[in-house]
Amino acid sequence: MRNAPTILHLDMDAFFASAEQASKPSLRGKAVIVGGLGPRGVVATASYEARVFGVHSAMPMAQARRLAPNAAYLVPRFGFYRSISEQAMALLRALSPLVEPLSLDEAFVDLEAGGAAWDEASARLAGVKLRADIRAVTGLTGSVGLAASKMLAKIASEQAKPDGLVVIEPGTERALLGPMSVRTLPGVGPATGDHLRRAGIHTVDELAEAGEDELVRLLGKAHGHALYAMALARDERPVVAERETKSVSVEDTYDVDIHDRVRVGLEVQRLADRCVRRLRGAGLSGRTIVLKVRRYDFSTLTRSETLRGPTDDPAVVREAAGRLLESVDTTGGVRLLGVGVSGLADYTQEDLFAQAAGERGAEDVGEEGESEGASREVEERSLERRWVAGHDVRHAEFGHGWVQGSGLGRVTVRFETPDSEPGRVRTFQVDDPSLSVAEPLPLVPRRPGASMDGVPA
DNA sequence: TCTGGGGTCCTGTTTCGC
DNA sequence: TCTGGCGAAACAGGACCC
Repeated sequence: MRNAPTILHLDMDAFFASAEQASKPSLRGKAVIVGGLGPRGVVATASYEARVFGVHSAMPMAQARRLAPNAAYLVPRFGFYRSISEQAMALLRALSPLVEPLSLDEAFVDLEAGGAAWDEASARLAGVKLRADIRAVTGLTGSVGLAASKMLAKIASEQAKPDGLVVIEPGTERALLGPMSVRTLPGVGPATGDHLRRAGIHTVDELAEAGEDELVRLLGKAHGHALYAMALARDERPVVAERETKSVSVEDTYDVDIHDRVRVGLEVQRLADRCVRRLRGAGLSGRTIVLKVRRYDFSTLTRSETLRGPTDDPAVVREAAGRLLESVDTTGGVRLLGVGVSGLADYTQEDLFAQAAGERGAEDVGEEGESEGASREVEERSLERRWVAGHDVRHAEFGHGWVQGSGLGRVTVRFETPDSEPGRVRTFQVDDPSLSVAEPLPLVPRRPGASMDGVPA
């Protein structure tokens, strides 16, 4: 382990919810909950105001609504969050080429590798400046952890939240970690936590006292060794910039369980098509097709089949997924279906069967994006569905706003922008011609002369 | 209370080819 | 020809992460 806290972990605070609050002045200071709005949705992010009510991520939406009935509920806008994320990641890459994104709102940076820091003082300085830059460029706050390893940098940023910076000084790691819950360590979730608790191990100190052999006996080889090292604050994992994709998958949870076997089959075909579209979009093909089925009782099973060579042919993937479905008992109903492809090759090379199947008809998927099934869906979709709650719109007379809700032939819009005062609400007919869908506005007004990628000069 | 969607990694077992 | 052993790959399931 290095002897200076030059590994940085950035964690944007309540990212999705903060982005929505920055975009919609009327939501600032209020409980905002972002997640799936259907009957089986879960919370993706709750604003700090919403956390006061006990709402947290991964909680079922139904429960969140009971706890915080007056919160604003929004569906995630990943495209919008991605654009903000890219601004933040660009700031990180200005510090070092060794940036490892973990998700849209989190990343590790090896400051030493970039020459951005070499000791505690310079690391702290870089962290302070980064937080200021992120605020200036994205309009949002992020928390920074600095330590001599990834694990500790991440624990530090967790302690820094919200809107803070924490440095763990080399030499103090074990004393800091010792009294903490085993659940603090990465890789210890509910199952491992229970397992350890039943063995009388609650804290990191107790984990270290248990000894390596005991942990291996308890948790298996890989997990046992890894956890013992973590308990001693030993973590030599390097920051890795580019990691290649190992699988591509899509899945849907249905609002109500599907019982009709024919319908199950059709859904699997649709998912196979969607999966292939994503696969092709990434310029990949794969050998192993995986079908995932979650039944009415939440029991989950997977079935997989490996082809002789990689494919990105929708007909081949559909066929394989269909075959796999035949080996699954779906009586009782299914709540989720998924199709995935793994064993990826970064070149697209059809195997012979793929070509044969492709020539046998199988109208192609992709290219113009949505094919027949989807366009029928568009026709059937009521006009109200065009106005998705939370999404931006533009009105010829009143300007930029966002959909607060729609129904009964009407749509309610709040007219405000990231740099306006909280705006007022107006209601229109859903087919009002002066109303159109709009792109989200940048959270920070673009200064003339600012560089393209948003990095301040 | 009733549990998303997209991934990664690990483990135990079975299958396959030599 | 049959059998055994072995390692790699395939397969299924589960934990974990954001």
